[in-house]
Amino acid sequence: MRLSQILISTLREDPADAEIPSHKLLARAGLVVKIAAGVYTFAPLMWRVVKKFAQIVREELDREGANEVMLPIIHPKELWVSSGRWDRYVTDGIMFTLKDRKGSEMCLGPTHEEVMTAYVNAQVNSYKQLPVNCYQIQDKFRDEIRPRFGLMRGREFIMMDAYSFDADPKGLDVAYQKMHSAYCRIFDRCGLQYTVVQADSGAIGGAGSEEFMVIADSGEDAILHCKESGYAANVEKATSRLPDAPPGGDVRPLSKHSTPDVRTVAQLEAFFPGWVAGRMAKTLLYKATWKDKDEVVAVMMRGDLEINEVKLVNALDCLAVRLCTDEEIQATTGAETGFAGPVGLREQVRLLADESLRGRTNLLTGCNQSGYHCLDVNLGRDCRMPSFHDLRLARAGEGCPISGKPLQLARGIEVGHIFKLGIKYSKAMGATFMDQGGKPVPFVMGCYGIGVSRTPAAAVEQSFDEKGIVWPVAIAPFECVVAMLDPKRPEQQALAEKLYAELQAAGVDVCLDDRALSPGAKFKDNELLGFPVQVFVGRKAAEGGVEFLVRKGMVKSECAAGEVKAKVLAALGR
RNA sequence: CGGGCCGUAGCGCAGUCUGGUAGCGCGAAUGGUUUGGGACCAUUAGGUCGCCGGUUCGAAUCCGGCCGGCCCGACCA
Repeated sequence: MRLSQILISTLREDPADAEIPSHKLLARAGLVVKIAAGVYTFAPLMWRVVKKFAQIVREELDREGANEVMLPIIHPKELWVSSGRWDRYVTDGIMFTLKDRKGSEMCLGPTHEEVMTAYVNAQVNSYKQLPVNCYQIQDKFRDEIRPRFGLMRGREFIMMDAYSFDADPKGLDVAYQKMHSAYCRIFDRCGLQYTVVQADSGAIGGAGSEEFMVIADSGEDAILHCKESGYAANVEKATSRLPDAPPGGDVRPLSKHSTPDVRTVAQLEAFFPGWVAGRMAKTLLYKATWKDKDEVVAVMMRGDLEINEVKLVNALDCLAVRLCTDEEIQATTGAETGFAGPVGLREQVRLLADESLRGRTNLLTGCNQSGYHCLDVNLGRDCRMPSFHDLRLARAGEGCPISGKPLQLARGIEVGHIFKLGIKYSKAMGATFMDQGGKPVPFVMGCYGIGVSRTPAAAVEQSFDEKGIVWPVAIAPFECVVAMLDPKRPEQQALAEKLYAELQAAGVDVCLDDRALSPGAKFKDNELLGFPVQVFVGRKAAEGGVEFLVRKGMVKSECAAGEVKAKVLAALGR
């Protein structure tokens, strides 16, 4: 390919609306162009990147026996009603919906469990046809609350989504493991530095769930990990060894104390010398939302620890939680914010507590009376016994659950997610096959996603310098560029053409920069665009000399034209 | 949806406080000179200052409403 024939428009300045490096660089290189918030055009060179990545995904999935299909973008409402997700997605506003000329409601697919399940259900009738794994690479549409960071969180984006169908959970385990290895090969081939972390399976449900995270400062997810044991988990899911707290000692009688204007754990520590946070139990009130109701619940946590709201949602099996407002707290407890507690809490209010409080004696808590706290509270004696759950937010520095070594915090970009769905969708949608006994049984499903437009952005986030993008070889728009610095000089043109042809013949994905730009502009442009290997044919062309640049690390050298092929192949690792 | 900020030429911005002929840099076009780090000179094109309404002799500028965008938060198969 000749760059003179490709639409390339680089910018000298960063676009005003870009924040993180990958967004700035992709926009400045003219690789992506925004058309609306979270909606982008992919320029020719960027489309080559996406296609290369998609091809890697295909090759590795096909190797595991998955089938590529193409599903519709437009889905009928009925399909989503059948899985029970229409109302939720519409209420959350995440789904783009539309009506056809007859007034029938449709949506633009935000994900494809329904369509794929319906498809496979129609085709597969017998256990003899299982297992099946189908995937597609296609645009997805989500009306994100806040699109941001360019391709990282768009409203239209490209995703690979795969769905496995098995006869039983054992089959699912096999399918899941195959996808796990395929994913590792995919991200390895792209040269990405990534971590596989345990993840919350969230609203989609199911047993196991792991996320593939590209480590980057701009990542939207927080990860806790331990080098020693290899433990790694999304903070939403992570656990740690419970930090020590002083024992409460033998059970003592309850006492109530005036604590005017003392509302927080820190203030209580100052007010009651000797009562450290670890001996307190704070009580937070949450408004929890279920499909059919809202309810205020009280959640107790040891004073020195924090609540993980994702775990709380899971414990309550609700759709969402949020902290109560001051008014709601007043209405529920009869006291101002800062004095809620288990003692004297109305019977109707459900009471949960973190495992860290199990068996603890002589706690300091609120008692639902403004200006008062209680000392030596004992759960079950002075108040109801709460139901205990793991509700604690694991924090960096706390002990790894496996090795006990301090957990490290990192930020990650989620580029892949694999789930064991089980029979959640197949059961809801009545998607079944005949088992050996001739009885209809729901498919045991897994679902697997890779952010196909997000991953290249994540690659840039992990690989750039002050000059621009440094593409990994596997997904670079071209592996190599041969640039003639002055196309008007016949000897430069001839030599560049010769090298270009030679590299093409050697199987290198090479382009020829024959654009009518000044040498300086050409250097800058190619550095910004980030081709891994760059060959410049300039003033030494007459003597058969060229310059050679390995973009990663900006390693420059000169060599004779005859050595170019060998040097390029070596730089590309062949 | 809450908090903060921004919409002026293709891009980046000044001008808005204090109302009075719409500017700068980059980019684009034409001609010429150039060709090793985003070249130089000359000429040119390009804007109903986001939209609607109000105040005023007069509005990019003041007031009100709406739309769009960015950041923080909540949210996120």
